[in-house]
Amino acid sequence: MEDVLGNSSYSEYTANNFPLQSMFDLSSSEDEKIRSLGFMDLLGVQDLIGPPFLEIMMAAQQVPSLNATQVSPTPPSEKIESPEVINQPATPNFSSISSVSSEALNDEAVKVDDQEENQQKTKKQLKPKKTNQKRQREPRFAFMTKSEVDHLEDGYRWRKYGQKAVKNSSFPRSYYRCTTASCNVKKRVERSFSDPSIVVTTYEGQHTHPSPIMPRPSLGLGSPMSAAAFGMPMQRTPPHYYQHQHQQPFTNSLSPFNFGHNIGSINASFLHEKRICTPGPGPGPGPGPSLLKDHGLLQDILPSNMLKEE
DNA sequence: CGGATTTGACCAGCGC
DNA sequence: GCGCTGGTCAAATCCG
Repeated sequence: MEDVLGNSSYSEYTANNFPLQSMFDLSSSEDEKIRSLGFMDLLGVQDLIGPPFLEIMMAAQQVPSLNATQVSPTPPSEKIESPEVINQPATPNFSSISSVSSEALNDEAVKVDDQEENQQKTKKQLKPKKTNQKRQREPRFAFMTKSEVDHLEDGYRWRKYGQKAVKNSSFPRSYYRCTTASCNVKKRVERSFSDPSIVVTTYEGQHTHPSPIMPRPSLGLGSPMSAAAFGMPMQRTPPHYYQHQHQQPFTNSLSPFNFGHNIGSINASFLHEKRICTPGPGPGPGPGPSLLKDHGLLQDILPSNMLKEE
């Protein structure tokens, strides 16, 4: 199933084909909105009054056609439109991508009840589980980060609740759950089999609360909270933390939002990246899934256009 | 002592 | 139906 991490194409991408710091799959309509708002503006706003940006992203995924396994590929023209991204190694030691898997598209309300109910049941009794339908899945948001640190700090507090060996990978996958009560967000962290320096983090669900960890002003960069609210790993922690953890300097584990010091370029690069991975306007009739090999989890992680590019 | 982590067991989904 | 695999639970253990 998720044998993609052992797939050679995966390593090729991470090693050779990722000029990007991060990428986001968004529907084109959201793309337009965000572009007009300005990404940091949007984040700043949502930090204060709005839902987590992740929620916005997820909302963008409430499009039936945007299935992770069926997402329509980005037209080549879109990629050609932003060549500067390809030639823009903003953070040479870091590469991260992200995309959304919309496995649970239209049943937000249902799934919450379901899960809570399920959890309550399973706590009392392991036996009685739902059998009338597939397990509800939150939208997933996965990205890769080149980092020595397995568990990237993202502003939220996580409790590890499991670890499993993964098929075709010598590295175990760790399962984390947000420690905040009533917050169902989970995340999986695993290392790439083919490139151990790459950490694949998959978020599932949306935070129902602001980040419990306040950003450090000294780190500047506009609103690290924003990335936190995003539920994305970020490098809030000063380098000594990583040294303490016997890790390499933090330059090796930058987050998708820690773009550097030039906020102006943050917007630009983010938008460019986003455009690169935008699956294109609507459910284009494109080649679709038929041309896509089964990349399993990689399809959650890699934009389909990149998968196709090989 | 309370919270976090570890780890073996259990369960569900899926392919054959 | 069976086996494999991913995901989760929960008791035991660790740690501050």
